[in-house]
Amino acid sequence: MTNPKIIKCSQKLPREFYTRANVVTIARELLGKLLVVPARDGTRVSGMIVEVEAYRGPLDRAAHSYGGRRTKRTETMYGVGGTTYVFFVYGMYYQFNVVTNARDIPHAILIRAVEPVEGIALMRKRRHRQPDHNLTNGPGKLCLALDIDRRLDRADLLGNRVWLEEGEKIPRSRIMSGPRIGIDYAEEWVDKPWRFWIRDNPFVSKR
DNA sequence: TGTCCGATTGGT
DNA sequence: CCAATCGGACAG
Repeated sequence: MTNPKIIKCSQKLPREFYTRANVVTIARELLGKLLVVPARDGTRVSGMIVEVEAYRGPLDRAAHSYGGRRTKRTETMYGVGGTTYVFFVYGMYYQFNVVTNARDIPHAILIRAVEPVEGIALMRKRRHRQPDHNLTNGPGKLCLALDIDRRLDRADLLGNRVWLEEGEKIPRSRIMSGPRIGIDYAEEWVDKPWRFWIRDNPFVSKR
């Protein structure tokens, strides 16, 4: 389960990684990165990102920020790249997003699945002893396993509550893409291939 | 204030 | 295939 190829004592990804303009490119590059959310006692709990979706702000009908919509909930999407957008859906689940681009340009990347790397025993406890392959293979599930909720909305990814590290290099040949999930309302944007995942990785969400 | 529905999940 | 479950968005 533990991935030996993950580089330990890695540095946080720099602000410049997140503030670039092309959210689709950044989304693809997030595959293989390590998402770290320390537990209350400071223990490292982390997972390698294996599936993401890019949301392209005002132009993208699937995005909460479509048409420049700016409300109490979506306000954090307008923050500077390298911050978080965490929202609540279906009355029971949270969804974790990485905000990209400059302040006031509401681009975001939904983290759909990670592969458990550190703190797996704690993840099992938080997920009520589900089998390991079911711990973090979906956007709502990974928030439960990593203890992500509204407290982590608007967090700075260069701070100490949640951050990303370099992780593992994924060869281009192992990266797959396809339409995003659960956005049937998005009209002509439904077919945009802005979902990316690592081929054959067992922690990619079911479909 | 009232209604509609969701960037999901787990069980039938 | 469908229910769970509740806050956000928007109409009135």
